[in-house]
Amino acid sequence: MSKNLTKRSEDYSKWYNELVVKADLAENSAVRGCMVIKPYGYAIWEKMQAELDKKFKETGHQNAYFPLFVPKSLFEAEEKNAEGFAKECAVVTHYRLKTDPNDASKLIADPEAKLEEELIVRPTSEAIIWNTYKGWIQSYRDLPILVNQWANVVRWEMRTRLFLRTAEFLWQEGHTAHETKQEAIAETEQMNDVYADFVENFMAIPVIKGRKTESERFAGADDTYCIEALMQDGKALQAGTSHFLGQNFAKAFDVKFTSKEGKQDYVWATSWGVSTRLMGALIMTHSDDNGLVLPPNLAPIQVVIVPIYKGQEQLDQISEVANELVVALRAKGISVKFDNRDTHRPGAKFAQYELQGVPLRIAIGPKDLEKGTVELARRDTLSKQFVQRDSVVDTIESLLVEIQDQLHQKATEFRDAHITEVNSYEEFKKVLETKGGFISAHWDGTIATEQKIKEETKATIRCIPLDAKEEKGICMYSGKPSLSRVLFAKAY
RNA sequence: CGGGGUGUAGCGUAGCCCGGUUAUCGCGCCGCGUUUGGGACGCGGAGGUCGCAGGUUCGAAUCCUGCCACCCCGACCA
Repeated sequence: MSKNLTKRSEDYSKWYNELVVKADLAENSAVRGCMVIKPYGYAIWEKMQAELDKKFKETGHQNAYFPLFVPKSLFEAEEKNAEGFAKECAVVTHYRLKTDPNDASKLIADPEAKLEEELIVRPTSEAIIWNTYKGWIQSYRDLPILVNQWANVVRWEMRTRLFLRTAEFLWQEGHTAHETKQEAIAETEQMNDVYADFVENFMAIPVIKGRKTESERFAGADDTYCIEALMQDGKALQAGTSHFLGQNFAKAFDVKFTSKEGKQDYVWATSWGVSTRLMGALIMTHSDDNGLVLPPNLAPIQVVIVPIYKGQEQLDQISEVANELVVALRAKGISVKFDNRDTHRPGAKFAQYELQGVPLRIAIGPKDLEKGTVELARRDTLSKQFVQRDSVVDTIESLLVEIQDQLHQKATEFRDAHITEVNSYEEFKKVLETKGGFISAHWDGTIATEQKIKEETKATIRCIPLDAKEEKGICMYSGKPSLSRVLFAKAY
């Protein structure tokens, strides 16, 4: 990695531009930190959406949609949730503009049109949804409610970072209501597994499933499950979360049901979400200095064909071969683009598709016409081979599977090589500074210790892994007893 | 909000300290021609409120004052 481009997320801008434009309207700071997602980038998001949506349906969920605005009084209802998000809420105070009496070219919020009750632009939808669920639930017969919403949310962060922490982002949020605690916990775990499966197998990003510590938990949750990934620069990224909300929201919004036994009880809740942050994870996991590297499963274009020719006659001959290939590949369900633009030279096209991360590239030139071959190049390894034209479709079909696997394998090897077990705080600090990555260490289970370590090193407990084995030890910081190791890391 | 830095064409920049012709260069863009197996070349061309507002001066991108915006570091966070 010549310039360590993959070591610093800010430097990804080189190819972010292929996917996204950071809103930069100098005079209009109001949209600072929001993003414009370009068609190519959005196509990736759509593929992610489609796959997730399929998994949600398979697990019995349905999509619905709730309002963008949350009346402040509703938002306040669940105290912890409100407190957790209060510092980053956009607030609507007026519903009309009028011409500025002092400057006819300007508009001002009409003081006459001040809202009685301010509206919060949703930072998350628990409040508005639970207020709605109240009207949907009377009996155990109304349960469970298994609903997902695809939406945008706004969190007015002090500091934004493209993809990872934009002021507005796209996501899905699942909100479910259950009769029993056990059922809700099972749902929470199930959805965390759905995320892990999707991120690993579709995005080729290895993740660690775990639970958050009390201080890292979602505001208003009793328990937060998560999947944690490791980026190439050694920092951890929370890729998805699934929350067991207990009866907190049911109590806050007075959502009770009558059980089979005729008793009134509060319902049990979960919520879970993944966002466009996953696209940041994708970039920071697989990219190299030439640009994006997309796993075939979510590449909008899986194969691109670039003709190399002199003159119209040669282009016609090559086009004939290329078009046959297009038909044959599409018949196999492979997405393919024949780039016959005459306005760009082959070298420029090669560079562009590398930047865009297209997994396979076919080049066809006069030499290939003679020999009956095509040149097939892999984006992930940057290797090239000549393939006989009659076997190229089969080769591509198996290569796409192979690339998907190898990307996952490569990322997993990197991740595993960056999980370090330490037994002393000195060792911990040293590894954190020199190597980065996840550090597996004993912790006494107290918020105080966690806080101190965070203050001193900026590392946080990413999760308590679900598969952590029981292992008695002593906390590396306090020396108090510990029952198992947890994973620390510097995180985005 | 604290600490540091930067604003000159779509992007990246020189010039600023030490004021003085028509504001520099590269990429990109447009036209014509030649090219085409890894980001083509030649010639011609378009594109600028030098962040904004004042001030000093015969004269300001350059000096002074105020403001604004953005970037990095901290607190916050998916």
